[in-house]
Amino acid sequence: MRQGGRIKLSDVARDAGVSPATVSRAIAQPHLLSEETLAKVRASALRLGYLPDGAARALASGRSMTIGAIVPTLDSAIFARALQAMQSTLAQEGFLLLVASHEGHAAAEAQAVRSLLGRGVDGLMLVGAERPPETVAMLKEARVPIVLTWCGDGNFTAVTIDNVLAGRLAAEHLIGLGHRRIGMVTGQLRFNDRQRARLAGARAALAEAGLGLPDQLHSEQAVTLAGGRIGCATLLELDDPPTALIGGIDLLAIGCMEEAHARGISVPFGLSVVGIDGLDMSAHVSPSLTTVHLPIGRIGTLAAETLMALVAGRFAETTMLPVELVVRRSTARLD
Amino acid sequence: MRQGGRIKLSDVARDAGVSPATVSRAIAQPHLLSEETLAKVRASALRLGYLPDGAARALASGRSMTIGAIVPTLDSAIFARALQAMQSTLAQEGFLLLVASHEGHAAAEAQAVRSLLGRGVDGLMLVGAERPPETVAMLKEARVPIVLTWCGDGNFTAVTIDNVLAGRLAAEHLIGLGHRRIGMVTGQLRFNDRQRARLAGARAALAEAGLGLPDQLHSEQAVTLAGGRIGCATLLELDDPPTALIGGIDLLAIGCMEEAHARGISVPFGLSVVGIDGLDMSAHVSPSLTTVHLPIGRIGTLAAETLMALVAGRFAETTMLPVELVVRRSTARLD
DNA sequence: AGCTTGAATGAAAGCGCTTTCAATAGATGC
DNA sequence: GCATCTATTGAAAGCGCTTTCATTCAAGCT
Repeated sequence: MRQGGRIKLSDVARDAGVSPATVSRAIAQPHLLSEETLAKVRASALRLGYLPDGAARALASGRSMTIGAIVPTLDSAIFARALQAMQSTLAQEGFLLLVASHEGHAAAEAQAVRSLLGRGVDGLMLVGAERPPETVAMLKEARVPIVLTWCGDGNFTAVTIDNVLAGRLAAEHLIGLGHRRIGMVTGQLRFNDRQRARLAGARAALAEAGLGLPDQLHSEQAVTLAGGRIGCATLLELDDPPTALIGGIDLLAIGCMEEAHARGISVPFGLSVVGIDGLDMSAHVSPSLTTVHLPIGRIGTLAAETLMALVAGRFAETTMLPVELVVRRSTARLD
Repeated sequence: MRQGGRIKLSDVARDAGVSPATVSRAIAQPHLLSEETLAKVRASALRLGYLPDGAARALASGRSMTIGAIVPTLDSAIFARALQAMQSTLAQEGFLLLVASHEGHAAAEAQAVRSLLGRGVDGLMLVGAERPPETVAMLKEARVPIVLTWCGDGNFTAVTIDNVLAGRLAAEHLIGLGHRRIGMVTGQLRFNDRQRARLAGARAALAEAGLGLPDQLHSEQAVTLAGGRIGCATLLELDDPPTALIGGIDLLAIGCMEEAHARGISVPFGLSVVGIDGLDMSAHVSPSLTTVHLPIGRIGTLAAETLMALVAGRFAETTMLPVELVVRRSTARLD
């Protein structure tokens, strides 16, 4: 029950003295019209303040010019940046972003997928490749392109980074500095393949160096500063505490530094800390955080571009973006 | 041109042996059906994997179950948090969030308004009350509820905070600590009534104390850490530098502290710094930042609730949320 | 001149759903 | 016992747009 009064396509058509079909073409395929007609239609549309009805266009054309994105949370510097990059890339082509978050719950993600698919998004971006088979099935049956980000798998096109390598780089940096007891604080491992991969990468590097990362040197925490503090405290209170810590994300690493600080332990001289992410903030904390920099904005931009290419029927393949260790002041050679 | 194969309402109807109208009711107004029919329809829908077409529903019913939000950028702890709160509140009632950002450009905002309204959002959230008259006109003509956030005006329902008071509280705190030369670093004032209001609040408080905030003690910068550093540097290099600084947002205040640190000036003993926002981060920087805490998550939640109430035809009025000074370690009495 | 071709436009059939409006059938009231 | 309700269901008319398919007309060829 649209309220009366809204100008519709047929009003413009009448005003311009052409058929509705012509007005429709003026909007979507202007090259099909003569300049004269086009000008006439545009003038009418402008004068009447015509705004096409998206629902009707979507229904008639099967395209909604809308891309869906489902992330764990918007309230995170990382996902916020990726979404901002996506949004602005999409906007250039007239697409809009429909967002949903699942806050770490697989069921909420499934619900979001259903919702977004039902809303007729033209493409869908998700984070990570791990999800229940029912959700995967739903995505596979979807008649729209799906793009995974951060982690991919064989099932869908993806824009990924090498999380295993990220973990490895962090660990190798510390090993190279002479550390022998290295701990790691990660976020929840469940329903988070990014964190698992980073842990696995660190483990592998440590194992190759003959060191290993026993379970007691790994602490799984909420991905907040407070989580980092708790994780750090847990590991520092071991009988034989680590001399260096890896944070599964920068936020955790920063929490670790804070806890060390609170305990009067110097970073980097009493404890080396390295993060993974490369948040802006990390360059600005004190001491500045050594971290494995991930091209977060690029993930968003590329995800958007990939999705738009796929929507347009063009080809697009899975991409893996490079990660890079950025050495700053939070790590030092073990004396 | 929907690809073939997707199950539609009429398929379910046929399968369940009822009319399409009945299936439609089973989805939207189940109380109108007998339990028996309802069960039959639900079983068919489930078995066939029926997913209603959002565009068609929107077109037929005039409701899209979608709320639009236009923020300056998603890539900001503040707006990200507000949007996350909105999103999760909306999701509880089955609404989805369509987001757009304007990155400080009024024209981009107008474009976003047009886009979102065209997409048939059921309601629209915007930040601040300042915008070109054409945009305001477009919003007033819109047949959907509009809710402003952070700052409001008489034209639309709003969920606001007292930005003037926030500026005032920051200034009064510093005045109370004996500071006499107080500077302020704000973000761009143009197309940002929040920053202007905070500056005005600080100015008023300073004026009342007989101090004033001359233009040279105000620096307008990009809202980034780097902006904060530059602003701080600018003010500290004055012949008669301030002994205390107010950051228009926490990020700027943190940038100020960093710059002071880099110059070997102690915060708070060589320079007091107070922010406005109450970011999580601010409690965790060193020294922890004294700031005027704003209930950002609450803004998002309330904006969502207000919008949903209005969409449902219920009454909702403009709200002003309280702000509160949180004293931490970045401010000290002037010796 | 007669025919083909291409460009520009219009007519009309939906896209998949919601929602009056009617119809039917028991149930209720006097 | 008959009119009046009330609860269920169905029929059918769109919602506002896109998109074949046809049509028209003028230009280009032989």
